[in-house]
Amino acid sequence: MTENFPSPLGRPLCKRKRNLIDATFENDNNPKRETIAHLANILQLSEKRIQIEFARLRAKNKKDHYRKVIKTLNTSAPVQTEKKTKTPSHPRAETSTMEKPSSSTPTKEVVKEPENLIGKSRSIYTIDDMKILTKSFAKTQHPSKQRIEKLAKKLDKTPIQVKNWFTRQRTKVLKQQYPNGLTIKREREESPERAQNSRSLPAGLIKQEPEPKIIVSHHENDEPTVKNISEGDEGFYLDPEESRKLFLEIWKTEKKLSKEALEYYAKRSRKTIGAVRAWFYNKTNGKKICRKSLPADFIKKEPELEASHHENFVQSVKNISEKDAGFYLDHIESKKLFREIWKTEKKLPKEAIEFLAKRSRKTVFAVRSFFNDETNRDAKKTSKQSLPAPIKNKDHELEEKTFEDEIKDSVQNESQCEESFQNDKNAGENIEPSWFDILPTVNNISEKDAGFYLDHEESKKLFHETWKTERMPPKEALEYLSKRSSKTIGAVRLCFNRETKKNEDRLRKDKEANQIKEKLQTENHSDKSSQFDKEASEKRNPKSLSTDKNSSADILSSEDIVHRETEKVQIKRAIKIKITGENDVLDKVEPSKSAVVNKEPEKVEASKKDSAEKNRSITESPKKDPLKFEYLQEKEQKEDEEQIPPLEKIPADELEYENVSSSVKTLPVCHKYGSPVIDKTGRIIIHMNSRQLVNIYQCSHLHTIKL
DNA sequence: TCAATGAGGCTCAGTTTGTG
DNA sequence: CACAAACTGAGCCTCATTGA
Repeated sequence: MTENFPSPLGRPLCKRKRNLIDATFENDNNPKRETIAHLANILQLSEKRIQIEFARLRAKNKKDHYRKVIKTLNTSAPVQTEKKTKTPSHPRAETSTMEKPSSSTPTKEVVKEPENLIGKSRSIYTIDDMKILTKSFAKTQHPSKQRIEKLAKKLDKTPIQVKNWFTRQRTKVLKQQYPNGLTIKREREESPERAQNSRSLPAGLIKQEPEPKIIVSHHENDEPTVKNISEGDEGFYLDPEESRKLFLEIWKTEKKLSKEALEYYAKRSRKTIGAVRAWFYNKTNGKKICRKSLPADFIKKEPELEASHHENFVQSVKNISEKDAGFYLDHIESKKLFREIWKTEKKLPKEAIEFLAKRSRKTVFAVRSFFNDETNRDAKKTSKQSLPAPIKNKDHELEEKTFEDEIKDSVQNESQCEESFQNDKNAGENIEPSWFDILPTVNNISEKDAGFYLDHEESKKLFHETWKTERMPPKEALEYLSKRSSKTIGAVRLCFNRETKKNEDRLRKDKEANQIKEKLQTENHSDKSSQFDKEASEKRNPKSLSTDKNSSADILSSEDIVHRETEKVQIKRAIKIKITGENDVLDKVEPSKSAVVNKEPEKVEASKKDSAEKNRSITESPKKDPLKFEYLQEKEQKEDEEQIPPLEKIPADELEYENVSSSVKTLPVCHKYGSPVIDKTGRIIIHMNSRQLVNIYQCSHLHTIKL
């Protein structure tokens, strides 16, 4: 039958050709090119075909070898021998061998394989087997891999055999249903379960949206519990199948993940971030069909599509026939048209999508994904959620939920609500009431609410508001804030610490400024007061020489400080810079004077000159005013406390420069004008020539130096 | 973000061989 | 001879990855 024409790939060779090839293979299983060419010439086959035949035979040999190995290992298996030619693992390949004259291939003693080995000849299905298979077939015509394996194990057959049985069974059923030869493709369209279970669809088929009621969720038993899984836990790393399931669950609620979430899931699934992103992208937008796989009948859609008269279908599209000029649109035109349609119809019926796919020469998936995208984008615009959580945040507009899923979700939601309520209740019992009192705006927001997750700015505001009443919230509160802001607890704590430090700085500066002002008032009621006012205000805002005393200046300056502080590596404690004259005996330095860092040089000089006078007036004044006396006493006490103890010189290179702001490192004073010294209280003191004070003064940020 | 690509897997159609 | 079983190539799809 096949002897009269050259065999195409996939078709068996005739006996004569097969015999010749087999005989050649017996002598040399990997012949040279010349031999192949010679054979091709004799047999009137292509060289490629000959090569393939040899490759097949080699593979078969290998397979036989493995069988023998298995056989020797499987000593318990019943070994039956029979006089027969090679066992046909591939019937076509064995055609000639089976029937060829004994002269070309010597007959061999072939061992009959144990039942469960591959390549056995013709397995028989018992009635019991058939019962099991039929029952399974009734459940699903397209069993999953797991189910096939399970059945194979149960029936003591190979998974391939079971798979083949299902294939045949499907064919049989279809033939019974459509004796007149209706194409199988039509039938498969009506098999939603296949759409669920199978990874592929035949050519020319349009994938249907899953029917809500039929789908059997295979996620029933594997609830993703990402929430509490840490990297150290067992189960943190998932295999591909688990990862896919998890992704699918997440995708149901979140079509696009944040960077952090992507990183997290990439880690869990041991995949790259790009792979996870691509997975979500493809899942959302519908997989683009490879060019390779562009179905042949994709273009030649049935003309009946034109007859689609869905009432929602946009009028302008409806009456355009395929034969009209302008029926087929280019990319831009298609996009425009899609957008126009989308304005009136967010989700198109199947017919409309098909029609648009035709007009735009795109796939149905592409059109559908365009509409989904557009809708998602629109939803995002209106949504307040600025930083959505990847896992827990529910999107209530899910369209493809099955009835079962919906029930499951609702049950889950209820239990989650219950749980969170309980948690809140417990938290409320354990946490100081002051903390909950300070969250009047936050308190009632649940994780499920839109707006639960805050972006950076919103978080900052919330932190600030919270900080006003609570300098360092309890752990639970920190956790809550970290959740809302999608930051780490450490980050939240740092924010609060910073805020506190910032405040301390501000208070200290205010205090110092007030002291100066007070001094001025007590000592001189003369014209000098205005000068001190100026000084005080300058101290509060050294950068600005303006006399603006309002709070906005304060805020501005503190903002700057905070900004600069971010440059610093590790802030340990604040220090004061004392400026003394070159060769001054440090012990004699007047603390109140030296504490003023950014005093203008002239003023420093002036204050030095007037120091004696000032001291005199201070000691005199208490007698006149008891309140003032008390204040001055306190002040003196404080100053005594602040007396600089004997200094210990530390070479500049031994200073922990890593802990000092970069601006300090580059300061000339540190290196050029003498080594900085640290007193026992940790203050850094820099000796310098008063002339250099001008230079220092220009470095107005000095007062923010911290270790 | 998106197009392109390759690997791998599944189904179907078509074929031969084995069996009763 | 009819049917069952085994097998292959083609077509198609999913997935992961890369690079613009």
